[in-house]
Amino acid sequence: MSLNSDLSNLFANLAAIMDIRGENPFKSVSFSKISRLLADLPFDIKTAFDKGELEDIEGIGEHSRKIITEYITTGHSSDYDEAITSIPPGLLEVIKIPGTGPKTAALLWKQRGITSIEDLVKAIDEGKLEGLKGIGEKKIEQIKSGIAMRSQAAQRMGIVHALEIGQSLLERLRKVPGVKQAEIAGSLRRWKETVGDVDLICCVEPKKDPAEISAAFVKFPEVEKIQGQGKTKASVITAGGLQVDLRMVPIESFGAALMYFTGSKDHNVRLRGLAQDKGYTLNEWGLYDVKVYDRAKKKTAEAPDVAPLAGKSENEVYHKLGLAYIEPEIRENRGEIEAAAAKKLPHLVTLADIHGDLHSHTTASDGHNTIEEMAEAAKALGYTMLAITDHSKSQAIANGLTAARLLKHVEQIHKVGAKIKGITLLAGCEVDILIDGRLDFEDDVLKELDWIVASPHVSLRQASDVATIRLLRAIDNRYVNVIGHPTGRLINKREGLPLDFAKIFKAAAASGTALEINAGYPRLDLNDVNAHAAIDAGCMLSINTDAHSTGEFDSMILGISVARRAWAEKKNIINCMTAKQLVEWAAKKRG
DNA sequence: GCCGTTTTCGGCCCGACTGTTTTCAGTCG
Repeated sequence: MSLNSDLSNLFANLAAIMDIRGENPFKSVSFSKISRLLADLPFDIKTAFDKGELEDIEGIGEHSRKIITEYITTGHSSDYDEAITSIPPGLLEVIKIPGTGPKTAALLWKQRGITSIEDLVKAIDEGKLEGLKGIGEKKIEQIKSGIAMRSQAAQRMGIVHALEIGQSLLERLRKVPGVKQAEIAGSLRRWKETVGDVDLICCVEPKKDPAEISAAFVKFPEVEKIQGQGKTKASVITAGGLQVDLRMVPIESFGAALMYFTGSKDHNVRLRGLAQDKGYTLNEWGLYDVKVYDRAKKKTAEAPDVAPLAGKSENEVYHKLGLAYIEPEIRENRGEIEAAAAKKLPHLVTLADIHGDLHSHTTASDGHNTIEEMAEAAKALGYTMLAITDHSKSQAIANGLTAARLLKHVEQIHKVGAKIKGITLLAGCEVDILIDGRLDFEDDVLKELDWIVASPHVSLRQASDVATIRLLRAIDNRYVNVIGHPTGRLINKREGLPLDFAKIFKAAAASGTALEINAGYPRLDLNDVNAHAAIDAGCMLSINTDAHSTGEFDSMILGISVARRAWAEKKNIINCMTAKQLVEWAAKKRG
């Protein structure tokens, strides 16, 4: 899928170049949208091109279609080649400096001949920025610290770490006198796998001055640097380099502000357009009748002095717009607004729907707890089933089991299962999918097991066609119930196998093989977009923690969040079956 | 540049904060 990301980058750069050149901003917005669209596309853009379906993709118009077509057929784009030579390419890095945008970059270039970050550093050192219109002492300081912070901010933070920081700040915020209600918003509330910053929102008791809350917030011990601090907003950088934004609103605006700050951007833009169509206007203060709103007195950082149609709760705002309430996880403008209007939103799966974990390890291979300990811990979580799936022999580094050890282990699992009441233990194995798609054990061993997860662990840089055939072979095996972490990707570390997902999904759906959403961070594999496409293709999914200790069962919530972002309902997830149903489901494939 | 059941032209979401300014441009979310 690197073609998608190559093109996504190309359009992002085109947009940035247009901004620097000062062209019509709506044009660059269009290209930015296409860039995001391509990054999240659940299929290879070349597939759409081959089928002549580029025209069906909303947001991609005639000009962009030409660019994409040329890039696919020739490997380059003449529009892009022309654009990139029209500005010094180093400016694309300059605009990534926080606080420095396209206008400033253009000014630096045209007035001082600065074409790269190195030039900029040198110019600052030599005092060459003096006398530039709009660039004062403070702005220069801002640029300097922006350059220093740039590398830290370059990588988005993983959800696990961000949640930790966000929750600790939230708890602290809730204890500040005058704070009536506080919530996490932003991409963290939408449970995106990585976040660029953390957004907090709170409403303030009527008599309290929000500036006092903001002043308390910037003094929290986690705060290393204050970016900005106003009457309704404060922005800080924590010790780990994570940006945290706080927004304060009166209670009447809490829902509208929570909505606005939760995003996503594309979701908000759609909502505001919808409001417009109805003669309303929507902002973080509330939903207003546009005629009333235009007459209102408005001061920066204060609610308008007219009553909103809605604003206290998100529910209220959605309903007033003619929509059902939309869960934060699916607010991505991927069809949820249309579904909400038609009252056809999915009933998203919840943690309470999960009856068991179907991929876990014990001390028999590389886990830290015994069969008994894992079973008791699963039972304590309210699970009624657990699959024990230790590694197969190729995973020598993980103390993988030989066939003989495995068969003894199976016996042991059954023995423990008979002893512990209230939970069904499935004796299984996480079998390696070898590089050519053969499995690490022959069928005569596999047939002795209750449950088989087959996973790729090595050779994760194969070409797409080779990798796809490899997984298709595993799916084809009658004993394989689940394909574990299908791509092998690691967030921020490893891309994973470039599979032809359409083929994989088709085969998995037809054969009755579930695909895993591995809930362990940094796997979260399948990701939200691919899991969504899998459901559309009729696949069953399995959400598993791959726990190597009893504590790791807790990461199920992360897997649930991926499934929810993928629009998954109970009926799409095999972990929501009872143990009896699950065994029958597996038996069907064995035939 | 993209889009369209009022439209093939004319609109495109909306506001806070900062810095450098006396009324606003730039950046960000």
